[in-house]
Amino acid sequence: MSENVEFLKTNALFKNASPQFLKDASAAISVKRFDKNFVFFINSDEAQSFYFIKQGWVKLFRETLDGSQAIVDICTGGHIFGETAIFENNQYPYSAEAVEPCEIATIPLDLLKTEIETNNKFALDMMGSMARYRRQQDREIEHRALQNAPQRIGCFLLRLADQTADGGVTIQLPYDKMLVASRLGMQPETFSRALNKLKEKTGMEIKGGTIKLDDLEKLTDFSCSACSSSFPCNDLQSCK
Amino acid sequence: MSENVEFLKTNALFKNASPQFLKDASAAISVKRFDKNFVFFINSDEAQSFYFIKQGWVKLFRETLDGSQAIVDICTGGHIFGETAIFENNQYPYSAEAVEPCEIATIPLDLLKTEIETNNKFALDMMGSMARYRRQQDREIEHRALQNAPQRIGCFLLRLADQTADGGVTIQLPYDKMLVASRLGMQPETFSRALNKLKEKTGMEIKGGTIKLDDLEKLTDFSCSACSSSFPCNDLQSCK
DNA sequence: ATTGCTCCTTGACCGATGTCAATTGAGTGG
DNA sequence: CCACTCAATTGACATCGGTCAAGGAGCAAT
Repeated sequence: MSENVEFLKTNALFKNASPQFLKDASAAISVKRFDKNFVFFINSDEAQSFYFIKQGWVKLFRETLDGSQAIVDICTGGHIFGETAIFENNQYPYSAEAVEPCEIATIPLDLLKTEIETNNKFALDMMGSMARYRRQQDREIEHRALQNAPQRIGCFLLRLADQTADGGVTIQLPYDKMLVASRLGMQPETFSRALNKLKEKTGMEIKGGTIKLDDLEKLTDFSCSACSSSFPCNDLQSCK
Repeated sequence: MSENVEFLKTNALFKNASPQFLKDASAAISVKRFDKNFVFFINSDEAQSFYFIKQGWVKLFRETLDGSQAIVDICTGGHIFGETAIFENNQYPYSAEAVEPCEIATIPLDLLKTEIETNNKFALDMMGSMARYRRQQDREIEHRALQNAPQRIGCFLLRLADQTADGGVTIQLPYDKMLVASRLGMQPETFSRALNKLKEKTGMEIKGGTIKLDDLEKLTDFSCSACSSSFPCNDLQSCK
């Protein structure tokens, strides 16, 4: 039995994957649906597989001794997670949990490891992917140091906004406000208040998870002054 | 004329460097002393070279439109910087400045690029290095979200502490307190006050940049409770 | 010793965010 | 339709960290 693995190509990382890798993956891959709150693995688990998201959202996080949770990333369709265990003595460096029902492909890490070791083009792509992630993390640190809560939310929204429309823009939050809050490193209460402040400043309309704004520039003026990249930011990727 | 490039081997990244790379590097490398405050390059400069630190400290940072500065990293002997430009369309993703007199080797980026593309072992080491950096960044984000100022300082000190001694420990700050503060994402005033609080809590003795502590455990108890890794942290690297 | 410099510390104050508690609102299952 | 649950909001308050301003400490040059 073998699965069609064409969907892997939706992630640029796999554009130079070798026929052998695709063949092996096709034989070894398992594609399944998972319920909300399903835990794929927890921090420091022994790693056998990495995961490719076909559908849905997955949160990556770590927990401290005293019970708090830090979000590492929140990923969706086309992204992979758990692959970094290759470089971490085969232990996952974070925990992973479905935040809504999702469809996930499970792939043996060994295949990825072999591909990296034998296919130089693939290795280069992998490095590119890691570099992109690094840029993202660097900016994340910068934002948390220099932007206040409303600005961070503004920046987050800008990444979601469809820039094609130069008139009004409609932004749809991809998941719970609670989750957006922790993604941005703030409490839900702070998020709620900060979003209100942002509304005052930019005249946006908020209804549930849907946000309408007629002048995108008001938002960039407000958020991007405390950032070292100028809008439009050239790296809109999440996860890898 | 050719330089001895053996010193590169002090960075694990170069342990599998090809003879050809070392030979080319030897011919193309330039080793020089730079004064404090020398600027190697600024964010988004066109990149020709990467840099290897033989001696001294270098800060990597980015600046926002409104003039604030975010420290990306602070590196010292054995570390390289500027190499990520390879993956950033040949533009440096941050600025770099000497924070004290240093001795730096300048090496053409092309050599590194060629080596990555042709020497698979080297590529793997490079990925390992990038992964290590990623882990560090992830934890940095976590710390800024979950630890308060005194805890962050404590964690920083623990990384500097020589664990061999199980009796008293002496820790020497590697550079100015002002710089430590910005490295930890806080104001100098906050740093000063937070260090005092840490002193109260753990009974450490502070004289200038030298800190003495007879019981390391007091420090770990205080700092590591708000962290997801347990002491001793397994990744004490800065930069790469 | 004096001057001037920079780093560092301290105090007073304020704004931003976290915390705790109460309330509202939306969605679900009976 | 009602009860239940959980997300989201709001208010009151505490805490933390940032800001501004004023010393003090260390150090180099004179």
